[in-house]
Amino acid sequence: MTVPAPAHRRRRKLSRELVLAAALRLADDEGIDALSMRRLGQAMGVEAMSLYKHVAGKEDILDGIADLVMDEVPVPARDLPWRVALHRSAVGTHEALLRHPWAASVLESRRNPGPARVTCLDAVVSILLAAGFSTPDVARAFTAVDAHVYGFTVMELAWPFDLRDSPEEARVMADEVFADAYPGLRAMAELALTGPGVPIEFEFGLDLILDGLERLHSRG
Amino acid sequence: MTVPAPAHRRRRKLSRELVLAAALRLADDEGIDALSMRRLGQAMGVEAMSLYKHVAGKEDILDGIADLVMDEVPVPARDLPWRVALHRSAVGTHEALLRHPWAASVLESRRNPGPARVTCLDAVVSILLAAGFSTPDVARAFTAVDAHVYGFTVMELAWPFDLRDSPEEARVMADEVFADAYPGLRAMAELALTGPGVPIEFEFGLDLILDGLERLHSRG
DNA sequence: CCCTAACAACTACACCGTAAGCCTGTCAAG
DNA sequence: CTTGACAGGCTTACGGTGTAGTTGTTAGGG
Repeated sequence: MTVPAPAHRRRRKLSRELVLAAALRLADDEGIDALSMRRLGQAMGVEAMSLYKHVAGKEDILDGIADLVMDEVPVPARDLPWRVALHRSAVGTHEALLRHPWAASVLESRRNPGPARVTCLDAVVSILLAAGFSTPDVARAFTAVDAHVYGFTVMELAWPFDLRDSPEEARVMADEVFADAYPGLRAMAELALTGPGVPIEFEFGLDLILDGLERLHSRG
Repeated sequence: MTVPAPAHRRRRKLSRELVLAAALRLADDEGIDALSMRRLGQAMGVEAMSLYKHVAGKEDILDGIADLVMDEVPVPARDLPWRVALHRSAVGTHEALLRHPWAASVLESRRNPGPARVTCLDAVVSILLAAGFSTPDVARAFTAVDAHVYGFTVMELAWPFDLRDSPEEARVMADEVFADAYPGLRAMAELALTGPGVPIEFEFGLDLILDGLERLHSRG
C-alpha cells in the first residue's frame, strides 16, 4: 500500500448546482429510491458527507430537484387567451411530470412550492385575473385544474404496466380476478384487452374542466 | 432480578386483524412515518419480528391499512342515478382520505387496489354502464373523477397550515415573498387573508366534471 | 515557500426492514 | 400425568438510511 492514492485530484468540482444536477440524473436513471446521500456521493466520486457543504440535507436536495422539474414547464405568455394559457400550463406540467416519474410523489411531500413553480403559478393567476375572473373564482379554477393535472398524472404513472404489452398475463388476470364477482370491472378489463387500446386521455378531463370554467366565465 | 417476568402472559393476542388495526391507529395518531415495525411492535407490547408471523412484511401492512381506509367509503347503491352515485362515491372517498391524512400518499404507492376499493369501483362502473355510457366513456369519466378526488385531496392536505390561524405570520409572508415580483399571487394572498376566508370547495371541481359528463351523456 | 481557510473524508450514532435461528407456552394424544 | 409437536414470540445480525462531529488534506494567497 505504498500508493498514497490521490483519489481526489480535483477539489474544486462540487457546487449546489452540480449536486442537484447529479441528483436529478440519478433519480431519472435509477429511480427516486436510489437517491441516497451515499449513492449520490458515489455517483459524483465523493463521500456522502461532502455533499453537506453544498446542500443543507436530503430535504434540500429534494426541494432542489423538484424545482428543476418545474423549471421545465414553459411559463405561459401574458397575452394568451386565458383558456389557452391554462391549457398549455396544464399540459406542460403533465409532460414534465411524465418525464420524471418520481417527481409527482416528491412534489407532494414538499411544503412550499419552489421558485419555478411560483413563477408559473403567478403567470396563470395573472392571466385569469386579467380575463375578468373574480379572485375566488381564480382560486377555484386554478385548484380544479391543478388537482386534475396532479391526480391524473399520479394515476397514470401507477398504471400497472401497460396491459397490452403482455396480453396473456392480462387475460389471465382479468379472468381470475374479476371472474364473476365484478361484472362492471370485467367489462373494463375486456376493453383494455381488445382493440388497439383506448388510452385514457389527459385532455379529456382537462377539457371538461375548462368547458365548465368557460361557462362560468361567460355567465359571470 | 429474581423475577422471571412472564412478560407475555396472554399468547393468543396477535392476529392479522389486530396488527392492521394497531397499524392504522398508529398511523392516525403519530403519522405514517412513525409506522415502523419496531414502533408498531412496541405499541402492541411485542417485538418487531413477532409481527411477521401474522403479516408478510411492511408492504403487506401498508396494503392492509390502505384497504381499511377504502373500506370506510360507502359503496353506492346500484339503483342510484349515475350522477348521484358518482358524486357520493367521490365525496365519500374524499372524506375518508381526509380522515386519514397519510392515506393518499400510501394509496399512491400501492400497485394493486385492495378488495374494498375494487368493490366500490365495480359498483360505480356498473352504474355508469347501466346508465348508457359506452365502455370507453366509463373509463374516461371514472378516471376524470378519480383524478380530481385524489389530486384535490393531496393539494388540500399539503396546504401550508391554515393561513387564517395565524394572520400575522401570513401577512408578513404575503408581503415579503410576493412583494412586487408576483402581482397575481399577491392578489390571491390578499384573498386568503381578508374576509371570512373562501375555502376552495372540493365540490366545485367535481361538479364541473359531472356537468361535463352530463352533457356528454345526453349528447351521446 | 508557507499559512490558512475551505472542504473532502472519516467515524459514529440512531434508526430502518427483515432473514435465520432459538426458546417456550400451549395443547392434544397416549 | 407425561410427552411431543408446534405455533408464535424473542434474539441476533446484516446491510441499509440520514446526518452530527471530528479529522485530515489541499488549493491559493501572501
